[in-house]
Amino acid sequence: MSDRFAPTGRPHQRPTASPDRRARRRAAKRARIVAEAWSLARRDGLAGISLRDLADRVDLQQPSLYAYFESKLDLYGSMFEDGQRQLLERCLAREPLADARDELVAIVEDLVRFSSEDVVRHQLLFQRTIPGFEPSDAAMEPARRFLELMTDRLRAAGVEGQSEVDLFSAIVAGLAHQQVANDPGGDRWVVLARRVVETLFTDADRPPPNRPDIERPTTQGAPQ
Amino acid sequence: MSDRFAPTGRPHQRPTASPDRRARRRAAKRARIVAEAWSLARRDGLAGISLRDLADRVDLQQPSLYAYFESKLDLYGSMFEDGQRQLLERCLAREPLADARDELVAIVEDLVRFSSEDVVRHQLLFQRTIPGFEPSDAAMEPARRFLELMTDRLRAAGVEGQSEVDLFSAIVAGLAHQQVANDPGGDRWVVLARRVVETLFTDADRPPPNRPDIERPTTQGAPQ
DNA sequence: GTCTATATTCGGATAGAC
DNA sequence: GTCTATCCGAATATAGAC
Repeated sequence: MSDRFAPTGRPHQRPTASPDRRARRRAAKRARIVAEAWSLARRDGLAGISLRDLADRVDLQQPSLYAYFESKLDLYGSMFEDGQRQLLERCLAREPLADARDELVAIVEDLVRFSSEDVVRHQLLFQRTIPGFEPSDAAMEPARRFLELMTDRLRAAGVEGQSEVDLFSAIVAGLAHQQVANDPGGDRWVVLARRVVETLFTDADRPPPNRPDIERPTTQGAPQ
Repeated sequence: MSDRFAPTGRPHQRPTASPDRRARRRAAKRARIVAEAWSLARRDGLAGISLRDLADRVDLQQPSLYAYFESKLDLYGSMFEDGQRQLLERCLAREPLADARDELVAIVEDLVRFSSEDVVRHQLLFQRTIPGFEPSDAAMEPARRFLELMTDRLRAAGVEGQSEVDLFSAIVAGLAHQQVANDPGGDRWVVLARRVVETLFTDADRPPPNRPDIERPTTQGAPQ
């Protein structure tokens, strides 16, 4: 028997942590769990996350995760909200550009880059691959705010009407998807994204911007 | 004891099935298994296919499936090839249109419709959802042929160069993806697909086709 | 080729003490 | 909130008889 547990004079009773301090610790741990879940998802696939592995990474036993999440689907819900918030914050962090069209291009670039950085994040946010997973209303909140932001920028650039907005979303989603599939981490599709915005979704009367680094589409004998 | 097994005069020995007859029966069973696998995937999700359930549906015991497929990933491989072949055959079945642009539009419509008809098929063919699954070279063969066909049609319509072809693929994929997500089975995005082809990927000198049912894009105050 | 029986592993989730 | 212990079910895959 060692004396490691011998009485020391200091009583057992820790100074009771204030309720909000406890809440902050809890929130921090939740955040850490979600972050490790992303990391695991990148390794094993989104559906391949194991709660045992996850618990290991955050120094918990597997059942203890249930103190933070009601179920595995609930964990996906938190990851979804986290991912949507990352996207929203990235767009808000940038200094908005004065010119409406430039700003629209910038936001599309943000989105395409965002998607290409992390394939599984893209999958959870924009593809429905987890059977039974449906984001809760709360988890959808940052997604709604992003959509709102996008709609505003489109309107400012002269794109209005549901049909136009839908078409725009579809094309941007396609670019993001291709970027993810073909050139993750690359810049190639970002350039194409800009071209699409400039050709298809801006006022035809407006003179084309003078950007020598971007080819104008010709549809005839395009180089390379 | 019934007399169901009483000797009948006809000897046990069945006329030995010819080797190719046996091969045909085997191929037919494989096809049936794949078909039921699609059906199960639609119900439970692509990753949710259970070999037990699948075996039930084709009147086999679960281990017997291993007489037809080496593993579950191998089954996904067969499904992938099957799906790609369906797409290819649909495009080849149609009478090709004389006008190159019309033909290009038609093939895009084929693809978007194809994707929207079956979400999980779209997922297996065009999204990478199953961890560890990579289509074999053999399974990729119909996919290669489809790409070839598409490249031909694009060239005929005056779209050339890797950059143009990539952009086209991205946009079509985006349309397909949106159709799947927002309006499965509907025709809405097929219409938009046509519009994209006509705006972005055809010779600007060519007069626009006279199709009163399709709005020309205005980017200003589009209705609805 | 099909079966029965079983190996093996792993999954998510719960009970209850502390 | 965290632990230990455990439940229960399901999964893919293999062995070996017929």
